[in-house]
Amino acid sequence: MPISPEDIRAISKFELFHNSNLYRMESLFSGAISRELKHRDYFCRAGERAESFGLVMSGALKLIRHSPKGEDIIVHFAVQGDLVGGLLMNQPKISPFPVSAKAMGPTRVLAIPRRTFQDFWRPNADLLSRLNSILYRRMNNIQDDKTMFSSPLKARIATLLIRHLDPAAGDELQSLSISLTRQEIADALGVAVESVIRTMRDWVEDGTIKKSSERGHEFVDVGRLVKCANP
Amino acid sequence: MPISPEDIRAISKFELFHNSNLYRMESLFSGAISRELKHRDYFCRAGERAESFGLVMSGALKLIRHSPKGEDIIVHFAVQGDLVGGLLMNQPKISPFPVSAKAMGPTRVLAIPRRTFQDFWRPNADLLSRLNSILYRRMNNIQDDKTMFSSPLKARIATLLIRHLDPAAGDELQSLSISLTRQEIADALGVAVESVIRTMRDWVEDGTIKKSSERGHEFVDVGRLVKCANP
DNA sequence: CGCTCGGTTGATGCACATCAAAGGCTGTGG
DNA sequence: CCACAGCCTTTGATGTGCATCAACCGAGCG
Repeated sequence: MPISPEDIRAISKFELFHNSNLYRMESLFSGAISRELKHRDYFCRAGERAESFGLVMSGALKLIRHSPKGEDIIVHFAVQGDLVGGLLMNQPKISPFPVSAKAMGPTRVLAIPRRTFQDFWRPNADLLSRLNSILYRRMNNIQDDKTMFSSPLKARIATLLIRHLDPAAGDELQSLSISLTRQEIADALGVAVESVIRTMRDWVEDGTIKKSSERGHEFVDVGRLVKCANP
Repeated sequence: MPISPEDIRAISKFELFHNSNLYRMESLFSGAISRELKHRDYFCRAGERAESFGLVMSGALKLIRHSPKGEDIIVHFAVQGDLVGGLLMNQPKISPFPVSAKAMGPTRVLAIPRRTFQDFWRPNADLLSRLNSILYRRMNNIQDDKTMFSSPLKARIATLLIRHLDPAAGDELQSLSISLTRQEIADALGVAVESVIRTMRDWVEDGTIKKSSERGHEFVDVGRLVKCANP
């Protein structure tokens, strides 16, 4: 299905398009279609030709890289307003997606044709500049990960959680903007699930993490996490 | 010292500026100064205000992130034609460099003022688009690193070496585009020097690596390395 | 000439992986 | 509605790759 005026309004709130002219925005989404994904559906799979890219309208996607020997690792969690494969569109030739994008819970994504990027996004310096900023932040995050590589697992899990705190909340006890399974945390850090479980079990015991009534949802004590992250 | 017409000619060969109009290029470097760095000199230090960014004219820089507890890890090797801190200029405010950039041997870098980026680079969609491409590649590399995180050290060193093969050479026995010390390899992978030494000692013994007469220089057998990288 | 830097080796220990086994929760299809 | 499969979680026992520590060498350099 094609995109609606409400979509446009929602999009104009995203950082990438904030304060953009609405009338010019229409063109940025020409040919776009809205895709409803169910939990564990794929938006795209690594290796497929990248004919279009995605803008996450709601929900979240995990971007997964597959290693030759069957290990999957998560390189990014794409949430509302995030692009998937946006950088790829800039490449001179149609190239394969380097990652698979898998829905975490019900998720809606706008699929925008490569052509539209070439025609309307690429010539738009303002847009590219914002794209750069976002990319820069992602790069920074992943470099942080690399820097923490040799820190103890405890610290690495803590930084991961801190990064995904819900900006809405305020106090010491906050919740995450996306709910992550232990498996996903393990995959994001490239470690074994069991190890993640063991560290987080300790946190539940000492009160750093409190289980919520709502299943799968947890609150974290940010102050304590920060101490774990920078020992 | 200001930049010369020869510089402009050299620059126009870099991927970032290939096929650009020479007359417009002048403006892209207004206010730029050429800096000669000696081995181990810093182009910039993490935490300094980023008033300018760099274009590597010759030699190489290593970009180093410092972890709180004194560990340094190398996030990127910037070689001829690479930008240092280019993305930073795009940010709305002057921000601190997230990395230190240290010369590996004699190196020449053009320092270009932030102002010039804002005035001439930022509005240039074509340039930003190329910037994106480069960034995309860097991102891909670092994601690869992350994917290989849990592979045995042997495989990780092998991929690092393969990535820095000199594109000039052809056959099985190739040399690297920048010569890396064991220490640098260790820092780039976030592992201990001793571990790097032990694996590479084996490679020297079994002939995968041959020492060159020129000190510090080595040739690698690409075929064998590839086997190590994908076991 | 002493200093720093890169390289090297061996001994020891630990953090995390791996393997095995089992229980809960969800969705699906007979 | 129940059975079954798939996924996530959990715990315990066992193994190992790499870090750490300590010591030493050679080369370049001010």
